[in-house]
Amino acid sequence: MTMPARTRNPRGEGDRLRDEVIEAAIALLDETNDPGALTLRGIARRAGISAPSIYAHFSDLPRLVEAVLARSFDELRAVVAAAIASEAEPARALVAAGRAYVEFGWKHRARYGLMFSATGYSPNAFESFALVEGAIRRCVEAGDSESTDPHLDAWILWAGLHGVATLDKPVRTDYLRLGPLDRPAMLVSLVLRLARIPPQGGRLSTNPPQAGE
Amino acid sequence: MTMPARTRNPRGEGDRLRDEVIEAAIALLDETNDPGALTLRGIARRAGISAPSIYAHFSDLPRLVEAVLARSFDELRAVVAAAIASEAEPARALVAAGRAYVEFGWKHRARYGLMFSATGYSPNAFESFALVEGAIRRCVEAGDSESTDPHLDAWILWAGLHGVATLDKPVRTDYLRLGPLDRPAMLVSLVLRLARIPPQGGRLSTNPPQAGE
DNA sequence: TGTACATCAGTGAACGCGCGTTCACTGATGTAC
DNA sequence: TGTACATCAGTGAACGCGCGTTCACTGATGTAC
Repeated sequence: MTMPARTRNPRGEGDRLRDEVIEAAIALLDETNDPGALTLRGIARRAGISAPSIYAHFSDLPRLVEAVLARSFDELRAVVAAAIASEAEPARALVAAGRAYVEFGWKHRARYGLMFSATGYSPNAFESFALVEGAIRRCVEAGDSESTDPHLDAWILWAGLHGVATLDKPVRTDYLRLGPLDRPAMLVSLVLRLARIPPQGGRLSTNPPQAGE
Repeated sequence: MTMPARTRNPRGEGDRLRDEVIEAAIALLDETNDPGALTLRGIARRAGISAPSIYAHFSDLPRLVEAVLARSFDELRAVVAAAIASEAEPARALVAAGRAYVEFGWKHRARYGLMFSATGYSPNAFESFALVEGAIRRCVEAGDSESTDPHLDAWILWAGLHGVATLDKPVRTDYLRLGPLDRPAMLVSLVLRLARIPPQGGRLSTNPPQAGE
């Protein structure tokens, strides 16, 4: 590092660096898609600071990773919440939530993987699950879903979404008769079936999801 | 290592060590459940040999890991095939396949995670998927499933199974109203819904899955 | 039957590397008098 | 207004470690004559 020493933060705003470090770690993960790239020295390089500077803000690497995951769960909750808010009709909102969820996983592969492979979940890990559960409940209230146990069904659906979200790689096409796997269509079917929203309601199947893949 | 030099393999059977190395790697993964534990030196230690000995059988670490994953996919295919063979009735066979699949994931957490996080899948990675697809087809033929596209539905189900399989950790119970999450029941619901096997058929719901958790 | 030798399944020491972490420091900036 | 000083946001060098990989070797064993 022959860098000419970064322009440092003014007095009293040293905490800015804390955010910069977390953002550097996230950028590193999202760009390399390699969880192994998440090293203290690598994060410091990416943030343009020296490695020891990190210790002013995080007592050690695991704490830094913890902060990265907490922020990531926040981000996930935010995109799911925005998707739900974007649709007035309950069943459409649920599908949008599912789509937002799995798209987060596809887009931030290594980060999403890390979020769910850590030994302990962040305190805010289940906020997006709670949003999905709420979306199912509104479907039941609107008569769109036949679920008799929205909480259990939210768990089942969440597991399914988690599966689709981690199905991130383009699967070898030669195995498929389908041409490239139509993941968006697959996702809609999965959400409707697991949330027990019968197709006869029909409101959703007439509007196919936007193309993907 | 003050080990008194391992009793070595007789002439012409040096390839035995190749298997021992793969088995040591698998044991290491399954016992630590830490993908980071899968190092060349660690595997050598576990196998009771010196690190350079590995190079007689694998040109480098990635090749060794490749061999471990190929063998793991074989194992997965075997347990799924055995589960299917254990049930005569198609719908029961499909549920058994799903159960065998996710139990493999729960039991061999780090290994299963590695199998699906590697940059390229093993050539035999989709053999267990093909078994699931076959099981769905037999359900359709027997009139148990309403699926009109067993191939696509196999993908959807496979994604769901993958999600449940990676839902390996005991989730924080305080969030649940259910007591410990009833994963086996959850699994049965997921399989039946995604494979489009209506509960009215009734043959399955009368025999609850064996207890778990 | 005896013996020289090639083969083969390994070993031990060493290398350079990137890692997390520690330590003593530096130098700009706001504050007290 | 000037100046001494404490504060604070960082830095650079160094540590010990485990890693993947290389290299020259060793010593038991089967084979050729």
